[in-house]
Amino acid sequence: MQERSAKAPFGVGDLARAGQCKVETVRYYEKIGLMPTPLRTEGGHRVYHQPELKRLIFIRRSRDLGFSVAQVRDLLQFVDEPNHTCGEVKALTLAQSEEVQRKIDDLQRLHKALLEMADKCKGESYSLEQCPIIDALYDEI
Amino acid sequence: MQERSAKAPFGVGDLARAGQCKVETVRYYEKIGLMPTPLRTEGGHRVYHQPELKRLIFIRRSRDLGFSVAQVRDLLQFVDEPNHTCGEVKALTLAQSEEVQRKIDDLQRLHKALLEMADKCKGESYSLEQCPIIDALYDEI
DNA sequence: ACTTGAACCTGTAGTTACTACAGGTTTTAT
DNA sequence: ATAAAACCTGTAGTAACTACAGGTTCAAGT
Repeated sequence: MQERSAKAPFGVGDLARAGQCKVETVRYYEKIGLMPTPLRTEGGHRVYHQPELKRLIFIRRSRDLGFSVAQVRDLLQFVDEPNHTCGEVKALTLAQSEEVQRKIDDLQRLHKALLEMADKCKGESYSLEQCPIIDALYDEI
Repeated sequence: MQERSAKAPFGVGDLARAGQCKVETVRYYEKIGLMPTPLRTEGGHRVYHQPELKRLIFIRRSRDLGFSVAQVRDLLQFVDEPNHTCGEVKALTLAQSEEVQRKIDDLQRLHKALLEMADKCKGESYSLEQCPIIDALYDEI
């Protein structure tokens, strides 16, 4: 572990720890092209610096928030390629935000349905003969 | 297709259609033990009746509500075994609704962030040197 | 009765996004 | 110098299906 200098290079273990993922995940991201192929030590160990960590954190944050790897790839494209206009970036961002809103709507409907089911259930009966949740899922056809 | 009598037995295709899934999915559910091994015709075709359809619909509904197959297995246990309380079922449903709420919260934070980023961007510049969106995505760590 | 086409069968492989080894090498710390 | 930790590659496993391939059976029309 490097403590002294934040700028010192580090290995894949430290990168993974800082990026909140497994070492294997970093290598997987490298294989599918989300992370760059890093420099190596003479012995073949991967060596990373601050920019790669920033990139990994960005990937992880996006993934945690439900973006697919393909979508993360699109977002990273804007970081990687200089020949995009700000307008393109804005359009993609707005498209993403709409998709996120759709997901939110879906989940909210789901949440409502779950709560309504739970609400009907007193939860005390020792018999499942008339459990409203089971009924809702199983009998209401 | 059987139209005349709702009680007549039917094949896996009709079952899948009625359960809103693919034939392969039914066979998959059979393989992993969510659906029972059905009777067969002399030629080996699967034969189903009303109870199996109800079970499949139950499974599909639960899956649509975001329950994992493992959770559906737990729920089906409540259907299959008589010695469970309604409270158990309710607890599982509430746990699921909390998880859905957490996902909603995450996505709402993301949505806000995306809109804020898009808002800062005039979207006209042909240079990405100072695009506020890229800055927010990549540099604000 | 016969034919044809839809529906069915089994089994394997592909999908997404990782995760878990196995079996070996390098680095680091004592 | 040696031992442990970290690393390497490569393959296989996970969830929850989905998509074939290559063959058999069923049902309807003639």
